[in-house]
This record gives sequence, C-alpha cells and structure tokens, in this order.
Amino acid sequence: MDPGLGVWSLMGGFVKIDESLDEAAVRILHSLTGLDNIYMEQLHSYGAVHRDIGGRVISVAYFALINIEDYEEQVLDEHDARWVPLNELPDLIFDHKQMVQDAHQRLRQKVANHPIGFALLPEKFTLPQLLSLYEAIYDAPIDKRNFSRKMLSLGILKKLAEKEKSSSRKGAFFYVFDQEKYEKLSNEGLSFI
Amino acid sequence: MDPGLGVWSLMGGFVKIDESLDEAAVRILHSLTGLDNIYMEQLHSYGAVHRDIGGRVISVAYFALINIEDYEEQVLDEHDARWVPLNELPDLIFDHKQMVQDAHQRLRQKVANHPIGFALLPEKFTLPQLLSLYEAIYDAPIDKRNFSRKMLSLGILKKLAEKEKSSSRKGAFFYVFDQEKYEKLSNEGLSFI
DNA sequence: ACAAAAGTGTTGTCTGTACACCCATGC
DNA sequence: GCATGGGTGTACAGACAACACTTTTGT
Repeated sequence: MDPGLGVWSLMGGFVKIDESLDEAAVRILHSLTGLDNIYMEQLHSYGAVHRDIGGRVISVAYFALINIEDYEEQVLDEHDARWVPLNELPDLIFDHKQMVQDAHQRLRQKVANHPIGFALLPEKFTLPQLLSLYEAIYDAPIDKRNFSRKMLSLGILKKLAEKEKSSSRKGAFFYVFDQEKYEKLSNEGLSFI
Repeated sequence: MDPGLGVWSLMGGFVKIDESLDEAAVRILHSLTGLDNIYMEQLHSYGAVHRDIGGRVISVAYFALINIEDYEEQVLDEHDARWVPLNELPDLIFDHKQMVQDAHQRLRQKVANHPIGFALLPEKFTLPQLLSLYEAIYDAPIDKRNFSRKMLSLGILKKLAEKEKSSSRKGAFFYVFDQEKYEKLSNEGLSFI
C-alpha cells in the first residue's frame, strides 16, 4: 500500500507504549483492513542501520493469513491498499521485498507441519481449492491423487454432503477442517505434505 | 548470567544507534565471551508490555551455536557467566525461560534440515559425539546403526585416519564436515534426521 | 580375560511417487 | 453427445525402524 513515489510498501505502523508487539500487529491489521481474528505470526525483525531513509527504524514484521473470501470489500477501498499475486510482486520500498520472500519461505515450511493453510480458505472448501492453495504456496504442481489421499488419511477433514458447483459441471464436495480431531492428533505431530 | 537477586538471566545488551541488530548480537556475544565467528540466528522478538519490570523493553533474541571445545577458558571467568545443561535450567528472569524453550524448539527444527549441528562440535569429531549431540538436541535416544548409516550416506563427512582414543579403548574415527560437498548438495535440499 | 565402547547388516513395514481412466453434469 | 473438471486405485521404489553380535584394545 501507500504508493509513496510510485513504489509500494507493505502495510505497517508504530508500536504504542502500552501495547505488545502482537497487539500492535493486530491493531494495525485491523485499522487498515477492518479484519479481526486473523492468524498472525511474527516473522522476523529487520534492523539494518540505514534500512529506512527517514531515520533509524527497526521493523518487527508479521504475516497474516487472510481468508480469500474476506478480502474483497473491506480492504481495497479505504486505504488504497491492493492485493498482489506473488508472481506479480512490484518493486517494494526498503527491505520489504526481502520480508515478502522471508514470509513466503516461512509459510512453505510451516504449512508442511501445521494446519495453517486452512486459514486461507473459506470455512467450507473443496479438495481442488485446497490443492491449488498448496500448489500456490509451493509454486509447483502436486499430483491430485496423492494429495487427496494424504489429506484425507489425516482424518482431520469432514466431508459435507453439499457440493461446490460454480467451477465445474460435476461439482466438488465441500469439506470443513475438524479442529477437534486435529487437536487430538497434533501431539504426535503430523505432516501435511 | 548476572544473578541479580538470585535469579539468572540470559546475556544481553542494548542496540546502538549505528549498528544493526545482527551486529549488536555479535558485539554483545563477543564482549561477554571473547568469541568471534560464531553461528548466530535471530530467534524472535519479545514485546509484552510489562515483560521487564524496569520499563518498556523490547528484546530481540538471538541464539548462538558455540563449539563445545571453545567455551571453557574464555567465558566463565570474566562476567560470572555460566553454562547450564538444558535439563538443569534454573529459574530465569522475565520471559527468558520462554526464550530458551523457543530456541530449543527452533534448534530441533533447524537441525533436521540444516547442517548447523556441526557448529557445536570441534572441527574433528567422532560419530558417537555427533550422535550424542543429536540425542541431546532431541532429548531422545537414537539408534546408532541407523544414525551412522544415514549420516554417512549424505556424503558430507570426510573420515580421517586418526582416532579419538580418550573415551574408549577401541577408539573412534574422527570425521570432518565437508563444506564443499554440502554446498553442492544443498540445492536439492537434504534431510539430516 | 574382561570390561567398555565402536562398529557393522538384514529384514519388514511404511511412505512417497508415478501414472490413466471413468464419472457426473450443464450446455 | 461432448466438453469440463472431479474423483478414484495400483504398483514400484526408497526410506525408516527395529533389532544383536563382533571388534578392538587398555587394564
């Protein structure tokens, strides 16, 4: 957002004296998007001396996983913010491109062992949607037969009777993530890909 | 170090205006231990409002991997610092225990995919030493036959003719980490455990 | 000769991967 | 009836886990 001099930046703000880093991240995300209850995770702190030309600034970067259903209306209008596909990333100010790369890498690692990918999807999603999410994160094709066998074998997806019919004639069954089953299993550590 | 009121803390210091976070970490490690060229990695930034009773302090935590040969002489004397085995960790000030737990967990993840474990060993080390290092990091026994087969199959260890004879009658062969071979292989991503 | 740690192989099980066809439906 | 995307099964290979005995040598 904030296309200062034709160059974009990630959204950000300053930490207040009476709020934690995590609280600041939540507040800033909310103030610029209206979104609440979003999965956020601290990424890294960037502290090169001259990284910000305006003075000495240390940035504690967070990334958020935002449900693809939620973004349209709320974000775009108010703060000339924009969503950008990773493969169309424009030049970014300061070290913000590094931040994006770091976040992408972290997401790839994380998504292999934690069910955070589901936060990026609507509550009801189809296997093809989940597949293409993983393909986007890994920027690589994944065999759909192996993928669905593996996902279903984890036993943390509940199949619904309902089908999503907008993107195909046949329609794809909806699934929901089963938080309870996941929590029972997560102690033994399970692998998502 | 710094047993203020009978409670220990991790070592730390303040970032200067003309140094990066990474430089500060290196400087502080050096000033308190005399050590240089140590593998360090930023862990996490801790920013709860009241985490430090002395005022609002945000701590950017780093962890270092220090060769077990190097520590004896330099550290202990000068700053009443002490090394503590993880399973004998005393109470620590503020959120420092959390930091140690976070670092331990990060190390377990990291060591599975990156050859950073070798930084903790002397340049020449034996397979039993490497094994017990991994057992310490994972706090779990590892089968030595499977372990040595896997490590050797990576092809990044050079066996020396020399043996380490102080800890057994038979003696164990020394190995060295082969940085070059590792770099050739690392693009494909290899798994250490 | 014995104690103490180093070293070494095999087998079964599981997991990952490659691969191709039929199904259901709207038009 | 055909075009489109959804759904399913099998076979092979490689990785992993379990497991016990022999070797070396200092005392």
